[in-house]
Amino acid sequence: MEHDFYRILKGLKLKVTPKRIAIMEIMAAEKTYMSPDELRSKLKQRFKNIGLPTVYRNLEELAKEGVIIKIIHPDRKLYYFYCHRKEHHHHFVCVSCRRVEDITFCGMEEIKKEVEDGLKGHMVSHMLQVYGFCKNCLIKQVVSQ
Amino acid sequence: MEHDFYRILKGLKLKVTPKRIAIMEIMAAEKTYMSPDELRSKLKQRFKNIGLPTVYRNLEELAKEGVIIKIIHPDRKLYYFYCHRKEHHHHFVCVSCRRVEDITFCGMEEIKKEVEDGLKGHMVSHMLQVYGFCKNCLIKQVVSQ
DNA sequence: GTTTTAAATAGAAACGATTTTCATTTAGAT
DNA sequence: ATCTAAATGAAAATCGTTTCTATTTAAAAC
Repeated sequence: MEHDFYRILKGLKLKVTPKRIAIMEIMAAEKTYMSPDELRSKLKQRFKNIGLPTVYRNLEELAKEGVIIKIIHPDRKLYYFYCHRKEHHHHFVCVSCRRVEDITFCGMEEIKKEVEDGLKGHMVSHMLQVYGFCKNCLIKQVVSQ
Repeated sequence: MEHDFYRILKGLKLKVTPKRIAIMEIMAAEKTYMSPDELRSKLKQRFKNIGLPTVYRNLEELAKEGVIIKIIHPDRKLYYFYCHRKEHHHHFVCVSCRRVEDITFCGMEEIKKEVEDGLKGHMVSHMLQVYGFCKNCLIKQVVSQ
């Protein structure tokens, strides 16, 4: 696992620093999205002086390369999560526990068709975010009633 | 038209102030999304002391009621545009001129099915944003080459 | 039409997430 | 072991947005 991260950083021509490795480790192990500040709290256990700009810079670099995904939450803050899959897909975000799960289907072919045939425009990208309750949180809701 | 706005505000139990009417007029006439600050610039032509908090408050109130749509742009700033249609639909945003056009189709039924049957979760909402070049901007691109 | 009162507003100040600056440290090439 | 460009921490700056408070105004009550 450590070697994967090493290889990824080499591939991106980024220096292999202990902090970069730690950031990737923590992100990859976490199933929910994280704010830069939450990530820093976790990093502080290993590096007590780690600065927030370092966290922001690294998350942004990794996001630019698609190693992690940046999401812009309705609260307008940034969140990130590690992206294990490389194919095009979207995400389901649990509004309760913030767990992120993959969605395979995305009807973008039809929408692209509507944009290009109907509106005579050209679609270059899209962003889809699906919110709800995941399996675990549904169970908890039933139990707590 | 003025009477439509009057009726809408009455329906929302908001006081009918000249600034509210002006905000709705300007937003409804504009085919592109606008930042609060851009809207204030336009309002200043009529009300030279209008404050930015007033613009933010009014946009937020109207957005809460669905009269205008709030979008969270990838730049993390807020933008708004007037929503002429009331049925569920999504928007195509031209990345060049920022014109907003409606998209009728949205494959959410399939995605909802995937979330509920596949992930055993419960979907409560979604957000879809489609980016590209509109018809006019495609023409300009061709012309300028 | 006048009075009343609750909502709307302007202006100034506060807020807070993110970014920049700059001096210091460190990875990795020579 | 030395060198150089990249990475980092700390502090400060930035800037879109929100809060606070005193004043004004729409419109309900009289």
